[in-house]
Formats: sequence, structure tokens, C-alpha cells
Amino acid sequence: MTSLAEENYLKAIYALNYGDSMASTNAIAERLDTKASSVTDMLKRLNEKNLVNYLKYQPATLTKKGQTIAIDVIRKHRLWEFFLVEKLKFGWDEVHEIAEQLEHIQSPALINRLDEFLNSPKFDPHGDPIPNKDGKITERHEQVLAEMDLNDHAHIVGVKEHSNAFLQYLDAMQLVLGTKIKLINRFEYDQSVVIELFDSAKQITISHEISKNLYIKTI
Amino acid sequence: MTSLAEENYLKAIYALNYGDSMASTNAIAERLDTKASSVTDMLKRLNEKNLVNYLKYQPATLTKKGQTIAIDVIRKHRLWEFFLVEKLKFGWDEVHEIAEQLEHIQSPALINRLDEFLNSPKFDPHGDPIPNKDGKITERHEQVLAEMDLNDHAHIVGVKEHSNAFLQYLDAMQLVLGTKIKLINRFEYDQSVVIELFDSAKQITISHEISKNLYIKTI
DNA sequence: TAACACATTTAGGTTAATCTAAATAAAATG
DNA sequence: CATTTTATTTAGATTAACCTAAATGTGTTA
Repeated sequence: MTSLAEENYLKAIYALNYGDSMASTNAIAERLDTKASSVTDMLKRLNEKNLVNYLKYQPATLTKKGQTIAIDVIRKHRLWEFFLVEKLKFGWDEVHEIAEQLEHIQSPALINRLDEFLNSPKFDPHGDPIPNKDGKITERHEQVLAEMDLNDHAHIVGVKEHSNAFLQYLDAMQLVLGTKIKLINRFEYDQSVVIELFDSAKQITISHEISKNLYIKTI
Repeated sequence: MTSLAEENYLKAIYALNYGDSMASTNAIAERLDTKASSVTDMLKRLNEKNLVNYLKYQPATLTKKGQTIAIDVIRKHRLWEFFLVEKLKFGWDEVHEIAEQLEHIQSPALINRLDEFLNSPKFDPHGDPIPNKDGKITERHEQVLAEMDLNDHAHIVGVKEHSNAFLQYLDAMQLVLGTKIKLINRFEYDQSVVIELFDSAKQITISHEISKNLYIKTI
């Protein structure tokens, strides 16, 4: 049995090992808002339990067992987020904290039934893929709005940033998932872009900071 | 903030103070499957936090604050049970353990939206009343099948026992909530009763042990 | 490569929640 | 009502998860 704290460590280590980043003691500590010494403590325990590969002074990685648990927690998190938005009508900026609690409920039957009830959604409200029952994740080699070509058409399919401030900005700009856009112009000066929203036929300007964090799929 | 353990103690004390029973140290220990010394410890802490009235060697009662929390946890438990049965299609004998976990999720917004989503149900799948947002419980001065008069008609509206064995027995006998029955006969010898099920027009015999634990409402 | 900065670990505590064993109070009984 | 039984509390440990402060290792730079 894995405790709530352990699950959070596994999730953090999983997330930190994405791309070229590593799960160093300090990185984990910052992510979990705790102290480095506490992390060392926990890494030893998780290593003992065969959930984490840990050698003094080196970044941690997940064992097969640890990864299975981490992905299961992520599956639960994203399924609950989908439920909260689709069924309970929460905004996509309101669900993270609640899902952080719900993801720790231990009941395979519950998650299977929830998945069925929701018709096995493939993506959560932020466009992140929901791992399936066997832990398989359909990783989308996403393209980001900042890399889009002039005059191309695309759908918004996800966000790279998950902060409430960012999500609320997108809401205000009507840049929700599924929105169809066209790239009208890009300014060399600051890499800001002008896009057209198909539904409203409006044109808006977007900073590089924003366009870097919006996943799109060209049509 | 109240911890998971504290919430479970409050719930136990609330339940044990029902009717003429009392929340003695031993009674709480048995209910929570823990040791009496642990209970004494916790009672001191809860008393310190003004959630429980506790004097050495005397049974505990809840303060106003403690009762509010206990009822809120019960509200969450029963709403989740309703969700699990109505939406996720669990059997009424499968939901208790899952709801024991879900009841500790802290998010007033979540419970309000869940309540709305479920159309503010008044009773959970076992016929127990669901406290409303203000903590008000519509206590039904229930009559039990064992006290029913000959030839009277009634609906089954709840169970007094919640064990899986009992619920599964009722399922097998088709004695689910809402079932319409008529009392055909009562045997003085062992207080067993013969009832007729309206839907199937079948007659079945039921032991006193069962009829004592089935709430009914006469028509 | 010696010295420094920074990352990490160790040592030693703390807190909530539990336990066992021993002590004490309350209740029951002859 | 004295004694025994039972309930409850106290004393002292334990465990997971955290902390602070000190020590030590690693990597970078002069």
C-alpha cells in the first residue's frame, strides 16, 4: 500500500523526468513545497520499497512498479478532472485542487466505472491525455502555436501551462479547447502573433509567452 | 482543519450517541477498530479543539462545532453513495467502503455541485436521510417490518442493518427499496412473518431477525 | 587544482496517531 | 461493603512525515 505522501512523490518524480529535466532532490522539494532533507528521507524509503531508483547525490528515477503507480494516479487525476468539468460544470481553472484529492481514492472498481460513465475520454479538460487502464499514454508530439506557419489553420488542443492565471486569460480571450484559428501574422520584434478566431471572425494579438504554451493541431 | 482521523472519531461519536447508546471509550475503540488508549488520547485532543465534550471516565458527546462537522461528513458520505449507485451503477452492498474514502474530500463547492447534479436526493441507497446543506436531517420516526399489522400494506423504505451479508440477502429475496408488500401472517412461535410481494405476487417467509431490520412505511 | 558556491545528506527534533503494559478508577457481585 | 471484574487512563515507545542546523559532497571557476 502506498500512502498519499508517497503517491505525491512518485507523481513528482514522474513529471520531473519528462523531457531533459531530472528529478533532483531540490527539484522535487520545490515541486512538493517541502525541504530537501525531507526529500532525501522519502527517497530512501521509496528506494527501499522498490518504487524508486535512488543513489546518493544522484537524481531519482521510477522503477517499473513506481511508474505503474504514478501513471495510475495521473489517470485518476485526469478522469476526475474530466468528470468535474463535463458533469459538474466546473471551469477548467477550478478543478486541479479538487482532483489532487480525488486522485488518491483507492478503488479500481470506482475508476473503471467512472471511466465507463464518462465514455472513456481520451483527454482531460486541459488537453492532457488520459492513460488507459493498462497505463498506456497516447503521447501527442504536440506542436505549439508559436511554431505554427503563416496562414495555416489549426485547432487549439491543449495547454502546456496549467496555472489558473493562464487558464483564466485564455477564457477571457475565448481561446478554449477546440477553437479553430488561422495564423494571420507574426512580428519578428517580439514574436507576438495575430490569429483569427473562426467562430467570431475576430482577430487578436497574442504574446510569445502565451503562444509558446498553447498546443495546436493543424488542419 | 480537521484530519481524516479526527473526522472518523467525530462520526463515530455522533453515531454512538444515537438513541440510548453512549460514546464510551470502549465503544468508540470497537467501532473504529483501535485501542481504548488511543481513544483516550484522541478525546483529549478533540476536547482541546472544542469539538468534543470530554471528562475523564465519562462518555463523550459532540460540541455544536463537532456536530456540524460530523453531519457534514455524513452528508458527503450519503451523497457519494447515492452517486455511486445511481450514476455508476454500483450495488448498494458495494458502496460503503468507497464512500468512506470520498467523504473526506474537502471542497464545499464539490459537494454543492454534486448535490445539484444528483437533484438534491433526500435519501441514500439504504434509505438513510441525507442531511441538507445547513445540516438539517429529516429524521423519519421509522416503523419496522416486525411491528407491522396483519393485512396492512407498506413500502420498504430503508434498512437498519448495513452489513453486506444482510444487503445481499435482501437482494436475493428481491426486497429492495420501494418494494410494495402486504403482511399475510405472523407466527407467534418465532415471530417470523409471511409477506406478499406485490410486483411478483409471491409470498415469502421472513425471520424476526430480518423483519426487525427493515424499515417500512404503511400505505 | 584550490577555493568557492551550491546541492545534498546527516543528525537530531517534532507532531499526529497509533501501540503495549502497567496503574487506577468505576461498577458489579457475593 | 470488601473484593473482584471491567473500563479507562497513564507512561513510555513506535512510525511516517516532516523540520532546522550542521556537515559533507560535487561542480565551477579563477
